[in-house]
Amino acid sequence: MPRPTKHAPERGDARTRLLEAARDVVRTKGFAATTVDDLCKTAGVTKGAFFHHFKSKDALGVAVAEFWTETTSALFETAPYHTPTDPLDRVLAYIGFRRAMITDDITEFTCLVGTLAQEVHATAPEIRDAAGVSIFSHAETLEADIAAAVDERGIAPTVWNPASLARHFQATVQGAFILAKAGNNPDLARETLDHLDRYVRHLFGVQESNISGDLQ
Amino acid sequence: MPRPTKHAPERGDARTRLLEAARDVVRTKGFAATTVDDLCKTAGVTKGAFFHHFKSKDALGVAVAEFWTETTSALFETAPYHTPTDPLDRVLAYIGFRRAMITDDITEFTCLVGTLAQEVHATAPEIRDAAGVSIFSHAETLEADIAAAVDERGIAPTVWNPASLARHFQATVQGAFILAKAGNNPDLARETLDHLDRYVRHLFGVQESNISGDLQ
DNA sequence: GATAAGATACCAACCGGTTGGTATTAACAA
DNA sequence: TTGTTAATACCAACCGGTTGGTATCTTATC
Repeated sequence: MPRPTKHAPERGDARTRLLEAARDVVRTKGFAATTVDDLCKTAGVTKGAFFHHFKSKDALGVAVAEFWTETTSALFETAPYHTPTDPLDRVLAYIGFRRAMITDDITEFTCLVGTLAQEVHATAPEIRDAAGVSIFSHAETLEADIAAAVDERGIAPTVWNPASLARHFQATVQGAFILAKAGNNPDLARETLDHLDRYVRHLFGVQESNISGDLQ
Repeated sequence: MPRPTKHAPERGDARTRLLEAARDVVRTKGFAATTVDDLCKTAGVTKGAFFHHFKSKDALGVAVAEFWTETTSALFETAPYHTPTDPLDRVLAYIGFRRAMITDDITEFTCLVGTLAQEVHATAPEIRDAAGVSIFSHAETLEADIAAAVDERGIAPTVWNPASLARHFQATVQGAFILAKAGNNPDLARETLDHLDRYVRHLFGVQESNISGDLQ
């Protein structure tokens, strides 16, 4: 076990602490309104540490988007929605999982990279692209289950395809977050996920059901 | 006819010019990254004029959200999607209208108040609420057509209702914008509106169709 | 002792906002 | 018609605090 120093925040974790601070503060205030001093104060480090690990504020923006990609992909990989043997059940369980993640605290369940993409799409292409990778690589993890469900159910989608539907999932989730923020009410996010659930059941020709009982 | 002064920007329109500047610049850079000087330069007025018309930058934020509400409601009121006599056709034509508004320039077709709501939801409640009014009052204009379509088609929605579906429309549109920004590609927005079209046709039990031909 | 990690002190530019003033217009009285 | 008053609209210069970023130094680790 590494011998801790006398200082409360241990040496070597300043970068991670700054990324966690950025994740939380940016989701609350947005990227532009978040100052470097904000992040240093939240992380409990000084400016010298910040610019030692990130060459600029924009570089931190890219890094925190990549950090988000790593942490969320780990979260979704180990999430229980993968357990059903029926691929369509996994797809529906994904929606249930996203729905179950919605809590009372809006900043807690909303998406960092969605916020980033919207804010910097025209001014910081590197941050925007890092956010784009996060969203679209996550969408790709859904494609396999959707494609398997298409195969297993023997349906033949014409105008849509698994990749398109996976992206539509992400759009719906992002839109759900915006309505929750605009109305300051998480129920608005749940409501739109219920419509998504209904749409998917239609595409695969299964009965509607009250989804609030079988989350995950 | 009022005699124009010697100055190029005529007297009395500074407020409108500032609101138009805010609409354009905020959609590009976001609210926090937009400086008062930015707006003054774009509008061709001085800071004195700015603070004569708006008591603070936040007050401008509220005013530009209200300005957006006024201009967009005027746009949608006179839009051609109201012409079909069948209410469901009007609902589908609304989606087609939204789809037809998507151009190559992302900042041009995306939604100011969606951007505002996401950025300031936790830090500027007054701006957030003004953005919320804009989104939800627009959703309400859809409710009548959706309800009329429900009546006319004799369907009996149980878990969803016209108000909920109208909000889902807005969530889907907002989500479409975020994906277009994240992927820097307007096609991503069109794609998700096609899924919405398909969902609505399902809810009302009508055949799918290639919607790209009958926009508006 | 070399290198990475972090602290301290500092800076020039920029930010939202204020100040004190001027130009224009409308209302009204003489 | 002219003069007065008041209110609105706008301008140029300025202010103090904040911003992202840097230079320099100290400390820990291999």
